[in-house]
Amino acid sequence: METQTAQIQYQLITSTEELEKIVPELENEQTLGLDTEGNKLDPLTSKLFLIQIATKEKAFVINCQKVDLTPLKPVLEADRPLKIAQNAKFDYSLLKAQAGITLGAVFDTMLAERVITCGISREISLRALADKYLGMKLDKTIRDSFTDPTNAALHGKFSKEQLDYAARDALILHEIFRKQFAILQKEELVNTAKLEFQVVPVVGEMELRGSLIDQKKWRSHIAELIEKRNTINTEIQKDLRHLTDFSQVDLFGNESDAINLDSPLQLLEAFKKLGIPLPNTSEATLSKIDHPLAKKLLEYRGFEKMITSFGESILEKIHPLDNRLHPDFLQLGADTGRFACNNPNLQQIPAESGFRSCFIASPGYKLITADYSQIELRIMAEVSQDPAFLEAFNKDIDLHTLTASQMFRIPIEKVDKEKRFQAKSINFGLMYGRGPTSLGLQIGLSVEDSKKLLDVYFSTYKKVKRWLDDVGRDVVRYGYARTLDGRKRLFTLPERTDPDYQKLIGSIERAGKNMPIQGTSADITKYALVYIAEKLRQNNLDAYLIHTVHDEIVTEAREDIADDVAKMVEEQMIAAGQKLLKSVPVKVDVNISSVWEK
DNA sequence: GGGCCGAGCCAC
DNA sequence: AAACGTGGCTCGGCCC
Repeated sequence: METQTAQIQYQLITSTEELEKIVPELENEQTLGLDTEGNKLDPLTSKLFLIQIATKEKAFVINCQKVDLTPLKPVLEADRPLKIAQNAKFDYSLLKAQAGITLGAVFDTMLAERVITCGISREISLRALADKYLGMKLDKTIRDSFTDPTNAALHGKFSKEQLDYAARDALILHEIFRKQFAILQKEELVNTAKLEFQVVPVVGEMELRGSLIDQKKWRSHIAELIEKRNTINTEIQKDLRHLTDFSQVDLFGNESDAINLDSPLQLLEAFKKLGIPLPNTSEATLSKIDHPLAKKLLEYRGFEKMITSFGESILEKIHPLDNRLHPDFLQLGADTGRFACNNPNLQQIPAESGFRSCFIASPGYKLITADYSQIELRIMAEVSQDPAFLEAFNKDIDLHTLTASQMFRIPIEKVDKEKRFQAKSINFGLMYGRGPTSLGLQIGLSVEDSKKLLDVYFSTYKKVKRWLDDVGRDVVRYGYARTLDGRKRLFTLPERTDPDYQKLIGSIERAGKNMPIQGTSADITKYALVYIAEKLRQNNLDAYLIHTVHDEIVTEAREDIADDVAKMVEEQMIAAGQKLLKSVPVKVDVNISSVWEK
């Protein structure tokens, strides 16, 4: 450990001439370790301090404030050599925003580790990888010195510790890559890793472009909701006043709320005083009891959620530089392979109620919102090869109506809303491993009747049942499940002696059955993002991917080419779907508008 | 005052 | 009350 710094071989590059001299050497390599240092996490405003490039033998630390980076551009942008980086999205964005370099061909050690250990570990920091693969204990404390505003690095001056640290992070990547790649091959995960690496620049671009939001419209929508929430709050407080011995009055003589409606504890207390003891204040509990307070409370909560989660807090994230939102897309956020998103999470913006229409196209542009039609059920048809499912999609018959008709043995024309709803509930519930209890609850049947209905369903769709049973059995036997593209999710199987054994197994079976469905959908969306980005680049189109929500992709395109881009997006999404789905057609719904809407 | 966790609820 | 999969955000409440 103490000899760590002594072993670091690197050359500091402080002039363009020096840089020009080393470029041919870099171009001859198969792989390069790559890292960058800046003073902020935000690529739009961070300074680019250093680019560290390592061959297997030595590192070059380039002082970006003293060097013209032009000679370096080709080697970083080319398909070869392969650039190994930890969290390559960060380097991609920083290089793009601050140096105009479009990083090409990456192997991301962080994503590789996510792919390898998906489901059983989230230890993907460089520190963790160095420990795991090299038995090396990294000291990352020096990193903080780069973000220190008094740092001399702002003037192009770096301490030996800073340079050692920077060089080391690039040097160790080769050995981590070598070991990870061997695992990826052995586990047949090269395919998945490659897809993830191709998604990196797409996500980088998506974040850099960001989304435009109509602040005035957003605020007026929130104001309406606040008004409604306050009205209900006042009502509830009035209803409950008799429960408290005194009303609380603050220094200014204002009455404060007698109870905090956001506190489950206080609510339980209030219900108790009303003679209604409750186990909890969940939506399920409150919706069952017939009391005006419960009703009003649920209404209050709806507004409260909208206001706190989607109100001013989202506007606070607007970037001052371009007035746009630049969320953090986590391309491997979920263990199924799905994206997650934060700061802010644009994947949970309420679908209705006037929120989404506040997301607008830039002046002179249009938003193209494209989403896969029933992609998860199509995947279910593909993996199960159930003839009835396949037929529905191949003949373009409404699946839920067909299901109802077959289950209840009535002609398609005789299927009413209720029966279609019941069939739809089962179709969707299957993918989540839903049981008769919760199913019955949703469609208004007793547990027994709901059980019977499931029996009828499975006797009609025998291959669906067989597929679900097979996956459930295999995930518990082997400890993993895969998507159609080979993506793997591992499960930690409980000990037989575990008191919760059955419960845990049940949960793993459900998650295991869901993985091939949800995960294949994620694979497809990722291929689509890659395909679309490639077309945009090839044709140098004035159009940009800005958002994705699991089975949906939003593109911002200049008005005069929006129709063509929309057509291309649809084609590429379908192509991505048909890459994995061979027995069912893939359908995509596309909408062109000045706002985000389906 | 920050970290952590559960409850509750938004998305697909 | 309850066996419906994947996430993130906000809050209250508890801890140090």
